[in-house]
Amino acid sequence: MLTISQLATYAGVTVRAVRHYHKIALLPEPARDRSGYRSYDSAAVVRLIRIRTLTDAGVPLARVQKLLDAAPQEFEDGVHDIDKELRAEIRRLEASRRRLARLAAGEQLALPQSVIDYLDRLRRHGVSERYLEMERDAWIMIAAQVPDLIDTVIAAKHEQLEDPDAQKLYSLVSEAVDNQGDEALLVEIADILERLYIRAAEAGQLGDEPFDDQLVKLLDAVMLESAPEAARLLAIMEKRGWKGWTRIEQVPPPGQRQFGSRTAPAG
Amino acid sequence: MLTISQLATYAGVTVRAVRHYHKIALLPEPARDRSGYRSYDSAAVVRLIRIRTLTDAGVPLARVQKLLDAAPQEFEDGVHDIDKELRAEIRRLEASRRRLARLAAGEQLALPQSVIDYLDRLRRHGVSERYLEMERDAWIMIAAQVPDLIDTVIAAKHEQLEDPDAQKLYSLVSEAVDNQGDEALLVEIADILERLYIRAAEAGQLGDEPFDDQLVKLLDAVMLESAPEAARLLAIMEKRGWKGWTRIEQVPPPGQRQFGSRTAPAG
DNA sequence: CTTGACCTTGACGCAGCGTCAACCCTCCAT
DNA sequence: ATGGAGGGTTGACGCTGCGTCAAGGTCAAG
Repeated sequence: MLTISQLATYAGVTVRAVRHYHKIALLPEPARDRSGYRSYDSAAVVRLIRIRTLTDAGVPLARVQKLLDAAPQEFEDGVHDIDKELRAEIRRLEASRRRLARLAAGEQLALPQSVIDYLDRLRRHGVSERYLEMERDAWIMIAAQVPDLIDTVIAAKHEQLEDPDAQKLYSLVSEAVDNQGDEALLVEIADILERLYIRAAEAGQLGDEPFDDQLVKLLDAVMLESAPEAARLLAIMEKRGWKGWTRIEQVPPPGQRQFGSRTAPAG
Repeated sequence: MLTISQLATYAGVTVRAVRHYHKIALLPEPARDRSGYRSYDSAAVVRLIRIRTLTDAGVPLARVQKLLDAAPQEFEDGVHDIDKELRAEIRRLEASRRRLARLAAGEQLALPQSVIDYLDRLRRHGVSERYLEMERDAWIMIAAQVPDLIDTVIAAKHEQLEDPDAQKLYSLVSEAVDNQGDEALLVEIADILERLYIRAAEAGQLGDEPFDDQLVKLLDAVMLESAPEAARLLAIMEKRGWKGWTRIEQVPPPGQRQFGSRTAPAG
């Protein structure tokens, strides 16, 4: 006859755990000796070891209960299921290891690969790190809000970058971010923007972006938040008759097609 | 600016988890918009994704806290430690899978291999399953109480089994267990026992077992518990002048060496 | 007879959220 | 303007699987 600590030690669990199993009726309360001590037989050892084997595998006690009290066939099926779950868990942990490695390497876990590639392209075009950080943060927000659209948006961005004027634009914007308050630079940027807009208007593509109102609003807002210069630039452009940012409209010269009119950037 | 559910969804956690992280100051409370809603920026996304990467790896939140607020070098070291722990956990789960397979196969996880081998040997000698179960249960109790002695005890048992009389003994005992209450059988067993004892006494080995008092007591007790016949047999042997069981003493014929005298089996 | 290592029950504590409850905000269609 | 859907807010209790006191009673040994 075993005492509780002999039982627990041999089965490799704590005394506290054994008492817990009694309380939830997972292990039957054994007879007591004359001083009130619990006195265990070999059946208790066998059952407790089975319990431990299952809990070690991460099986919750309620499920252990059902399993141990089930018919042999159900038991075997249940164990088979658990084994499958264990295999899945192992795979999960291995994936977790890979993510950890990326985390330690300082990689951008917050962004999809397409965005990372796009930022790398900007970097190769000579865009400054300061501006890249702003871009990155903006893309994080966009990806978080409209994750399924992100690849479409990025694809459009890549296409824009084919234009040499667009490339010039980015290097100037990057410069503007680094030399804050340089009004002349903003004007230069505005000039390029206008050229691009006019060309788009002539091609009949002005306001032709594929995005819905929500995304347009978002992109504008993110843009305005990320840099103080953005608001100044927008003001300059509006003086020249261009309104909006993600979705451009030409204001004073009449006879142009008009699109949605709620493009005013949200505070 | 993100709402809490946008943040949570994109980072792959629940809204409840995010609020929990705020409560324990793992993720800083962001500013609120005019209606009291939390409004998150990209830094929150980055931090939350880092949190999730670590918690997915099984790191407790308190440790995540320390890690994220540590210097880059400490962070990298910490992540490396976690990776080591992950590898260990994966190995543990693989070991668990192997034990589960044995459990499903109905193997005796409660007994060391040496005992299983010994029981197999008894089975090959023709011992009945009924008796084998009793033996097995007894060995479970013994192994649970004195796990480090079990291999020594088993080795001695194997040696005993070399004697043809001992083999005969086991088959008779097995028979006695199957035909309970057969007094003649018990007498026959007693005869063999006596022959073995006398031979041991002549070789000067009586009472020479290597066990301490506690184990002697245990083995006697287990023996008496496991079968009602045992007590009858002990009585017969005592009438013939033999006392004890695991450790034998010869009582009436004087001039024999005497060993410990506390061999009376405990109730 | 004391000491130390057991045993007993009972109760609270812990992580990491899940899950109400009860209420407020915003937007859209009616 | 109204009502309902689908967000958000705080607060509090629930869950698992025990760890960890607390406040004793018991047993074997010196």
